[in-house]
Amino acid sequence: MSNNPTPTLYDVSEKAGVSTATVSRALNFPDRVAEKTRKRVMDAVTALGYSPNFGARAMASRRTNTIGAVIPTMANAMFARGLQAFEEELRRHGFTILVASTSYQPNIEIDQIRSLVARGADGLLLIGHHRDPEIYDFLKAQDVPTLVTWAYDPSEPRPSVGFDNRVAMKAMANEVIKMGHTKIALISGESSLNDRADARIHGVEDAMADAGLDPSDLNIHETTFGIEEGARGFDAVMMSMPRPTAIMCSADVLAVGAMRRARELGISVPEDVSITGFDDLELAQVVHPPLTTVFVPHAEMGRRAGLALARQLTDGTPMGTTELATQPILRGTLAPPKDGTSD
Amino acid sequence: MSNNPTPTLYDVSEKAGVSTATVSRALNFPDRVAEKTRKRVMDAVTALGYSPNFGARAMASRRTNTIGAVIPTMANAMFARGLQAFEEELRRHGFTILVASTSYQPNIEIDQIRSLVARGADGLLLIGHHRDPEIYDFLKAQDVPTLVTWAYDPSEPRPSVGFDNRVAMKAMANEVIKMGHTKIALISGESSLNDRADARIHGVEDAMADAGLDPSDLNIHETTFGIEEGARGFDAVMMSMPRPTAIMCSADVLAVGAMRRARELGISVPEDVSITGFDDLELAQVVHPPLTTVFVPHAEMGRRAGLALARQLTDGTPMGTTELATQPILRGTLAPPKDGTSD
DNA sequence: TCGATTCATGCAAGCCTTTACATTGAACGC
DNA sequence: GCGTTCAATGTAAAGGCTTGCATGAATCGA
Repeated sequence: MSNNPTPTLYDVSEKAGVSTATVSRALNFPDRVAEKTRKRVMDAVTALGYSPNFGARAMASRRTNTIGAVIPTMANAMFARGLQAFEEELRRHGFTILVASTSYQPNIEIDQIRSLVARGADGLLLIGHHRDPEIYDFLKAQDVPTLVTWAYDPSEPRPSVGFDNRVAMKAMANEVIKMGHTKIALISGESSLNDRADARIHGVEDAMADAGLDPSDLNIHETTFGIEEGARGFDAVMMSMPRPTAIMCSADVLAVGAMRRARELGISVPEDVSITGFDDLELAQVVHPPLTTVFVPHAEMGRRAGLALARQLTDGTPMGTTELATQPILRGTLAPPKDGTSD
Repeated sequence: MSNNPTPTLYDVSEKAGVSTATVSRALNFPDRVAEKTRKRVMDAVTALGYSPNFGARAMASRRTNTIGAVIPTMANAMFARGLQAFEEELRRHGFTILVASTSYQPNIEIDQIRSLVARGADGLLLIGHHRDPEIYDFLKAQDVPTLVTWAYDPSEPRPSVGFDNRVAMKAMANEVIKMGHTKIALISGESSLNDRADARIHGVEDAMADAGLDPSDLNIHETTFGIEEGARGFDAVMMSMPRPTAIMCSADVLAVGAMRRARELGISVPEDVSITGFDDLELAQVVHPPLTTVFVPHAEMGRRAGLALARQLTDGTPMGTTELATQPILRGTLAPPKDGTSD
């Protein structure tokens, strides 16, 4: 057995007794090569254990069939379902996806985007619209089709497939208010780093305003997304005055953290305080009582995003902007406020 | 503003009035270039918005500073914490990581590994030892340092950093048995696709044998990892005879699914049936009662794996095999079996 | 002041594929 | 039997970067 440091196209061509061009064609356009030749080539390929050098291929063809997805975090399941559907759809169309995460840091996001582009991503999936305009300029200059998801905002010029975070959260807030709550707290993601979180805050405020409540009474606690953070957020908002009777959370992970903390403190949900979430992860139904939350069609969103990008990259079909519907799911953590607390 | 389709090294070199070699050096070995020149180059780089073509760079240098991680799934948080620590450690050493998932399908794993190697991964992180030996041959032939994690088995020849799944699960089973349980069921991952799941099964059997119970009485239900699957697994094992008094699960996600189902059926945990998990995810503490489970030092494991790989790739320090300790964490879901059920 | 070092830089080959274009040979129509 | 097509294959350039080697300038020691 000879020492065989990474066989190249050339090695294959020699072994098969053809030119490198033919090998390349046999691999990429099997029908543009005679049956017999193809077989000879394939045999050589397997015999040698050849696998094409990605960099070289990318350089020569100016195409990678790779799509980059830049998400804020992999640490919780928030993006998992959507991403998985995205990946599956794209795989079906012959694309591979590269995932990068940013920890919600704008500068890391920039690095990740540049890195993905340098790696030859043919297209990009981004979460939310808001980011340094320079990035969009860069992407346009590099001619990388970019699709925004997890958000829908018709006033934005870029194509997107997502939902209206503000409207979605407003609908949930409407339910909370309808239940009789007036002292509402919100445990939210960092609005400055996260336009979805920001939109959700506005959603709650919208609902309050519509109901004749003063939006400035909304007690907002901003934090990063996580179960532990939800627990700490619970402490923070429960200590503030007036004590809220309903705590809305802009993510399920925050909500279950809050619920955990409530139990630790002997505060019962929803009797003593109502809690709502956002996302409708599986998580929402393993807690008790099951979490009232906003359903988001993650899988559908991922699938459609994948399809749009695939079409754009193969047919050139331009990507449009499509809105997906969300819906408040009433389960066990939302109930009317206790009486006697009314001022 | 001229139309500037992706500036190259050459463009930069012209603008800076130096050769491409100098630009390359200015970028990669800043101290091997005169201060003034470097500044001129850097200015040109930013003016042009240059960013190096990854494929070309990889091809020329035969190095990518990229490490691939192939994990079974991103769908649940099982690998998230470990992976994040891995990524952070490696980033600190100047490496980028590429994550690919396999859905526990051996053939997908092969594809992913090949793809990562073709993409030029300088090193690889794999979960568990067990896979087609051909893969290891391939990796050796391609000269890609590979580290196994999430498992520790001194009988395996490959370097690894992980824990002994069998011993870890045995320790948990010991607690269950010590509590008085004899009718034990196990909701497990697919042992044929997952050597960790297999080892955990053996761990329970070991404990039973040690306690004088017949290991063949262990009621095993194999499924894929997921909350929903845990719920279905609960149904399955509770319907079998004899009805178990303790249900061990080889993952927390399975356990919380089982707990959810128990509540839906009005079966209380741990009064009617005990349930244990494995992993000690945050999830384990948001359910009620909090889940008795096996603590696994995910973050530590990821960090060490990252360090080992980084060392190997920079210094050439060979990667060893290191074992990490796990520990049963007794919380609320394990209690003695109800009396009267004893046959 | 002059040869020997050292430092900064340039030259050009090489990395592995794809692909436009050229070539070959066979099949075909007349 | 001959010119024409067409399918199959080959040739060679291009793609963007790194790096061994060569070169020239500056520095140093005596």
